[in-house]
This record gives sequence, structure tokens and C-alpha cells, in this order.
Amino acid sequence: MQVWFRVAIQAKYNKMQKLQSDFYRREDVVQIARELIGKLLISRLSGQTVVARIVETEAYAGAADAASHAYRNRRTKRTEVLFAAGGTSYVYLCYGMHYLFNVVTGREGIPDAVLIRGVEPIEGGGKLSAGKGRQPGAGPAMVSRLMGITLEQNGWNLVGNKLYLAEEKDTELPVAVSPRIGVDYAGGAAKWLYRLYVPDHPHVTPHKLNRKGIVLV
DNA sequence: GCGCCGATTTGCT
DNA sequence: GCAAATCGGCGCG
Repeated sequence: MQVWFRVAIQAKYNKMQKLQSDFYRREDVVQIARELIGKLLISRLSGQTVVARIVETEAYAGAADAASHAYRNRRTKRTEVLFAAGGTSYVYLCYGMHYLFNVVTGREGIPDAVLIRGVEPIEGGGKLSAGKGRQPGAGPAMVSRLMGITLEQNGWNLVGNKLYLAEEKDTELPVAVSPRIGVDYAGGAAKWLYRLYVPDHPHVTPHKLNRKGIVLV
């Protein structure tokens, strides 16, 4: 493990602060996805507390984004919570077996969201091991498994006590951008650089796109 | 290390 | 009926 990971971990609970609604209700979903890198995800579900640092996200720009479930403002039973105000959770079942956790952003009626794709476990969930050859928390389905998130958490307010995000002061991580993973069907939107991740971090989804990423200054 | 494929069920055409 | 914001196992080399 590299030195700056250790330093960030040791900083943990000193200056932690829960993210409030105004953080989520801003317009620029890509900017929010970038700022979510390094933030903490905390779940207190069924008596377990799990804390993890976000190291990989993807922005989904709602109505204008062919990769979004709410493309062209499509409203169905599933996508309805995407239209809620920023600071709401959107969890859905993917490939019939995986739960994927998103943070809804923007004001009410704007179906933007950020998919949390990778986290580094800090506390709790230690007994849950991911598959061999893969780090726990690396990959969006692994995030939900680690945190204990299921469909039950869909539509939850993220400014609460059971599932929320927090920031620590003085935590800064390098950030890279790439196209999003698994959205080849989305035409031109498949090329958008809406995936943000910490380069060379072990809890980022293993993928060939990691080699093509551009490190932001 | 890489690429292919099956699992499993919902959601929407 | 089919494709899906994925994962892990297998075969190959």
C-alpha cells in the first residue's frame, strides 16, 4: 500500500462532516462525481457500521444522456426516484443479480445521478471478502455488497443516519477520467469522459480503460 | 494476463 | 423476446 493511502486512512474520523443537501443539489453532475472521489460512504444497516472511501464514480446526465435510465426524461416505476431532489439514493437490480448504488443529484425533476463504482473499505465489512483476485469494494456490485445495500435502500434520503456520505478535510487524491464502463450501447455518449477514478488504486474496477485514463491536474 | 461466456431476473419494446 | 450501468470461472498461452 502506498504512503498517501495510509496517511489518508489515519486522518479518518478527525474532521469528518456529513454532506448536506446543497452539495447534491447543484447542476453539474460531472463536477459532483469528481468531488465525490475521496469522500466517505457510511452505512449503518442491520446493526453493522461500514465506512469506506469512494475511489471511483460515474456521472449519468439524465435526460440528455443515452446511457442514463432516464434518457429523454423516461419515467417508469424504476426511474421515478431519479427525478427526486439531489441527496436521494437510487438502487437498482442489474443483470438480474447485482445491486448498483447511485446518488441522485440536481434539483427535483432533473434525473441526474452518480454511480458509485469503487470504494476502499476503512472500517467494518472486514469479514466479507470479495471473489478471489478482486479487492472488496472494487466494482459497483461489490460496493453494494460491502455496504449491505439492497433495493430496500432505494429512494432513501442520504442526509440521514443510516446511509450517508461525509467529507474529511485535508484529504486529496489524484483523479483520472475515462469513458464509462459497460455503456457501449449509448452511441456518442459512450465516449463521454464521465468516469472518474483514482489512478492505480487497488479498489478501482479492474478494466482496460484504466490504462487509457487521463490524469487531471 | 487476457478474452469469452454463463448466471439470473427485471424492465421495457 | 431481448438486452442489460456485472462478476467470476474457465481456457488459452
